[in-house]
Amino acid sequence: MAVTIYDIAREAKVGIGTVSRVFNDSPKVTIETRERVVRVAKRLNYQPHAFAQALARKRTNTFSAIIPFFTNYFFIQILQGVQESLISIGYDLIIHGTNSQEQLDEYFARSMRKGRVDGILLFSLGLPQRFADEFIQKDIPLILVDTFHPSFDSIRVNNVEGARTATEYLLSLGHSDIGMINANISSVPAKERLMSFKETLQQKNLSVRNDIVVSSMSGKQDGFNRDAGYYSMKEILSQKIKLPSAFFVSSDIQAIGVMDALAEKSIRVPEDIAIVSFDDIELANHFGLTTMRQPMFDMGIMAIEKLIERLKNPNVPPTLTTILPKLIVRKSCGGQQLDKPKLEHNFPLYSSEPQI
Amino acid sequence: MAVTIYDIAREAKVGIGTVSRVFNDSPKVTIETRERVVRVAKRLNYQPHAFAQALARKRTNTFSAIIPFFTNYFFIQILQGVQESLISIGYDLIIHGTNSQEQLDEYFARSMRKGRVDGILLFSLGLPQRFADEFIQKDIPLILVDTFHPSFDSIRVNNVEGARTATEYLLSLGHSDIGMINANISSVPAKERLMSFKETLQQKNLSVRNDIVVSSMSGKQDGFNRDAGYYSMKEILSQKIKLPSAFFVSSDIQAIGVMDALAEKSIRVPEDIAIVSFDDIELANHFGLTTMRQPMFDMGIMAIEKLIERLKNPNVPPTLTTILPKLIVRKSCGGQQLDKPKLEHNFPLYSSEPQI
DNA sequence: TCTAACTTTGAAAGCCCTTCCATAGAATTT
DNA sequence: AAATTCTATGGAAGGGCTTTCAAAGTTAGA
Repeated sequence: MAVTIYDIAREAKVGIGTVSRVFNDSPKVTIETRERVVRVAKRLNYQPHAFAQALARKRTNTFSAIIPFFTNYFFIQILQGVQESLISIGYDLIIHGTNSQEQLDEYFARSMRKGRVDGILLFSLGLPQRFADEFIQKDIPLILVDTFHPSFDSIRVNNVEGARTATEYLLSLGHSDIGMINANISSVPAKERLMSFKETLQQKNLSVRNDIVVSSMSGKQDGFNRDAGYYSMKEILSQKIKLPSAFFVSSDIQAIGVMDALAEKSIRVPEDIAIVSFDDIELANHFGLTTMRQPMFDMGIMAIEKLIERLKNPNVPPTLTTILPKLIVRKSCGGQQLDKPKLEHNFPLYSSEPQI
Repeated sequence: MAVTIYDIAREAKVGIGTVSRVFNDSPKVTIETRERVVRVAKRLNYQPHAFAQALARKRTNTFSAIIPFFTNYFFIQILQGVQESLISIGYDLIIHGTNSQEQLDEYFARSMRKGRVDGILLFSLGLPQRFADEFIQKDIPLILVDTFHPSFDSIRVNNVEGARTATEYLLSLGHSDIGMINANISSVPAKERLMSFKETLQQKNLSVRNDIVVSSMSGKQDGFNRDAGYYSMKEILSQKIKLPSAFFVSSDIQAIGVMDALAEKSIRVPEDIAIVSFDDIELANHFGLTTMRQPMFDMGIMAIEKLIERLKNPNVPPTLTTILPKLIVRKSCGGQQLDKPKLEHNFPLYSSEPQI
């Protein structure tokens, strides 16, 4: 059987309380006792039992993250930030990648189980009200990343500003006939980006051509993937309509699909068609995509900061942190290509303030 | 305070043992008692405390996976398989993505903490003997994926056969001057692929030109990434040497970098240079890469199967499962492009047998 | 009808910690 | 030297569950 504090107490001729105090760095232990205990513990190769600690402390040192897995790259990069913060504070992360609604329900249920995790990160997925109620009632800290609910802390990208910036950049290059390849509008970011795109055009008194503004329809996934972009573009190309001179695409990975479809018809980017997309995943650089950068790594760090903060102060009102995406100019619009330092993690403007 | 089995026992006028039995589907409860307990539990919105259960059952229902995060795509796809199996058996997965040796040590220590997890998956990382000893001594099930140690179950790809198949395919297309862009040879797969590549050439009495066989040198990472491929190729291009007619590249993601470097010099693939790589990540299809497919999703499924098996039978000798990678012909060698059904998960040949 | 053999049940013990409380002993004050 | 305060310590209680054990109740057999 495994060695417990009782074994150590016996061997070191002290009480179990003292052993526990030694391992919890309590100041109330003399240096001799402490050393004796430590020596015995080392000899017996003692390690505290994680779950017994969790039970006694009422704290698990574990968070969970609920993520739509299929939209890989964006989340992976956020998770890097999350991991980086967690390792330093000694927390573990349970990852729940969902591919369907049933899985989502299952994962919510698991994370809400009493004593399973100390807090939850929810990525990009809408939070159904019944779950929101349960989280509030059970008093489990929940941080929303790239999604929103008035009762919880959230970290969001300003999609409206981002889409406007992207669209205005295309306008500034002289394009006036602009299409959009969007993800599934059941997703909140997709809806916002589309809305803002249209609004920006209308403000300039440009009409929105519905034949070149398409949202992905594929039922199950959210449309933020390469194939959604590829097939949306193929769809447009198959109709014999006049192509616009530029497209705003709702994510980099879709833009890659779009470019593949264009390449099949020997349509060149940026010579024939300019493209701006969204995210700035690692591949965007390789593809020379001009895109709206979301600071994924930093969003991961911030999410954990917020969670820790919430753990300490459960009763402050929920906060909303908005991140302003930043235009990264590369060659997919033919604009000048700026120098891009490698591996930069500089923050964009952002503000964190209580909601009203 | 949260509701416990004591509350339910009191309300339902039964003992705590009975409540526990109801939730553990013990047959020794009359239908009336069972229903009464269930009704009360529902009314009080009872949920069992995960850690208390774990403590009493001596089972956590949690696994951990230790992964080199920086080589994204390959692992993400394995993890999809892992997740898929886990959800059905009610296990959670703690993911430990390592970026450095210190992190690795820390994660090993955490996973080995008594009672933290029921089993561990180690991906692609060498297992230092001191940790191996500790795993054995502590008797924690450990499954190695894409790596090897004689004392543990492992699931491996046959890199030697894979590299031979790739090389022979190039030879069969008439190439006789072939280079290799390899990852860091501190990684086992890289070492094996290189060795087999050289051997295959030598068996055909072809000489190995050391000026066009390069392994990534970047210290920290393992070289299975886009930049490693890109810079290795740039390095070759910067020397004024005769380019070969084909390259074997040790991973798809490196091949993408290689192609970028070639494109900068207007060298066409496959017209000027043919490329075969390794992995068949999702992007390989988009890039038309001819590559050696490793069935990542299935490897994830198999890893969990093995772990469950090991949990049931701790004392059977360690097994070694070898997977034969499969040549997927696309256009990067100019060979005919086969039809590729979408989303196929068909198994390659593989054999699972006790080691000697 | 009485005994034997089951079945169902309540409650204690155990899982391994943390924390609180009481006590013994040391240190300080008067 | 006596009284007071402090400090270090042992050990019980508690965290919420599972499991074992013994007792109570039920059914069947003779």
